[in-house]
Amino acid sequence: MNPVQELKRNLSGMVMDALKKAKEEGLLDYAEVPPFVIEVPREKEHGDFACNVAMLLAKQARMAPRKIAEIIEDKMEWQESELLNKVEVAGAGFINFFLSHDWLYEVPFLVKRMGSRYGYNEEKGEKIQVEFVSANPTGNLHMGNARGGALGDSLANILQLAGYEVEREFYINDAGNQIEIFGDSLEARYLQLTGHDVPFPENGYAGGDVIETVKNIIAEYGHTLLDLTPEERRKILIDYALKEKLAYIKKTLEDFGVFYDVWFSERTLHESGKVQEVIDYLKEKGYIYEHEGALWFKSTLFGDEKDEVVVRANGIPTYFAADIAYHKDKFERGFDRVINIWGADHHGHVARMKGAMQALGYDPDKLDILLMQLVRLYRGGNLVRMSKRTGTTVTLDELIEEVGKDAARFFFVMRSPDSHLDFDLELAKKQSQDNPVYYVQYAHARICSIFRQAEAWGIKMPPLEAIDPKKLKEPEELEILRKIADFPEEINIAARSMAPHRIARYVLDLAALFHSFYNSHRVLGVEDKALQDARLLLMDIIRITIKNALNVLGVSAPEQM
RNA sequence: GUCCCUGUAGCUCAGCUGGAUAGAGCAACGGACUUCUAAUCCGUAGGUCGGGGGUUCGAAUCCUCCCGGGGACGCCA
Repeated sequence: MNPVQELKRNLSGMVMDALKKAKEEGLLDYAEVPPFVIEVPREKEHGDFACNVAMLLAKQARMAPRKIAEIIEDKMEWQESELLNKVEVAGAGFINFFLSHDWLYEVPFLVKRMGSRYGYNEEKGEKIQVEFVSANPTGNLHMGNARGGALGDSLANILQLAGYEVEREFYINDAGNQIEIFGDSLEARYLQLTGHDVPFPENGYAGGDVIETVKNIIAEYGHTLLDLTPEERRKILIDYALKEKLAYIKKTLEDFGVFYDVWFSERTLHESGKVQEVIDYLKEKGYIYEHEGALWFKSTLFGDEKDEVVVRANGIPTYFAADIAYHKDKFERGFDRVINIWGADHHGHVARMKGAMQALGYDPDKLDILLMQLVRLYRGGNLVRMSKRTGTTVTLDELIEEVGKDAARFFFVMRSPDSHLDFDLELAKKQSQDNPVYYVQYAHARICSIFRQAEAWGIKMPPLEAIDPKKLKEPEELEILRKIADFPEEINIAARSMAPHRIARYVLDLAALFHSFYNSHRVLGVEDKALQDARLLLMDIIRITIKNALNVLGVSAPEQM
């Protein structure tokens, strides 16, 4: 399923055997083999894989690295496997492996057998939850949510392919302070729109979408809410607005290609008493103390800079209290790992959240928080401030409308989460022709076009067993096979380092190799029919791999452009 | 002041747990369509990896100090 990983395991096993043998024969003295790597050298002249163990062992063995490498090479029984053509010692003490191409020619069959599942790794037997976006249901989705959505969904896809069982979750902040402010804003707008001259709260949600919502409420209820008590009215306004906002958020994310397994309501944590429960528990354990009327969590015990309030002096728990209860709930649901995607503006929250988990007896390392740097939006070179309060914001649905889902998703996931992202809308539109996503999609469409042409000319790809991939000998062809073989391992690395941008990079590279091939070789109409068949197979597996990779990123693979 | 991210070609960015001669796209310049989509390809040019010091066989990568950019430091979320 993962040919490259298999090769690495093979080679590293052979190295281990050689080391052991050398030690037994007294040629080499060491206590323990250091963790070495089998890696792909940058230079082709250095072989297909290289091993650095000799350099790492030099001090322990009190021997020159090159000498050690030579001993390993000598003791390695590589001639017995069909795998290797040559093993050599080079540079400071690298052991370079030159593989025969046989394994590459197996790749097309593997890809065809796996089809849309190519890239998939062995089951790892772990359950991972990814929680992302979790936007406040008080407004529209902004660029930060968009980046989080693209990142979270792609990461979840990657983890699935890497062999984890994955659940996607959206945490609905439908309780707490911002809901109160939201209620104030709705109340003010309702009164204003029904002809009362009341001031709008200073810190309220001033966006036009709140007015729209209230207009909808008036369309349904008219002025009848004026007859209710403020408490009754408030409840109706909030419930209506939350429901509407949530439906909107869900719809927009679906348009963005993001689907959740679980929508988790913060309110239920308060109503079920779980928030109170966890506060009581921590108090009992001595992690909570009272100061100036409020309850504080001793997060400084866990390396945080200062303690954090969990219950305000007015008796209302903070969002942090609910968050502790929420994450406790996550672990109680049996996930082996929990990943949160947060904006970098929440980084101060990381230490205390992990501390809280530790206080509850969970392993804080099982909570991974992927911080993404914030997005800055530009329009025509001018910074657009993104604030729901002031209402000057470009929303995710507007973005999808303007630049398209595919381009938007690719763009957000192309860069590392660590890098600050400047998104200029004018530029994104103007450069849509040169947008890298089209480059990849075009490769896919071009291949589809070859198959359409083949059909028109009455050329059919024969059954697999009748195709000989060994006909593929051009450097471009071998490079493509090699790249395709890398895909599952690439998924693994992306999963391990939580780096979806690696897949964007990967699929760009693969598309480039294809375009290069396409411009120097023909598929249809070559004289050697067996070569034509092999190339058709090659095209087919490129198409499959590109489509699978794009699928990971939530980008479509069009058959025509 | 403390903490997090960041500084790599003119611009936007890659560079997996330290590996051999630092890469790609855009922009610039010069080429390639009577043949499967030129939304493509090929070539040229472009670098004190912000700076100093340290760790070691080996540093863009790790440590430390300094400089620049962004962000967080609330009984907001």
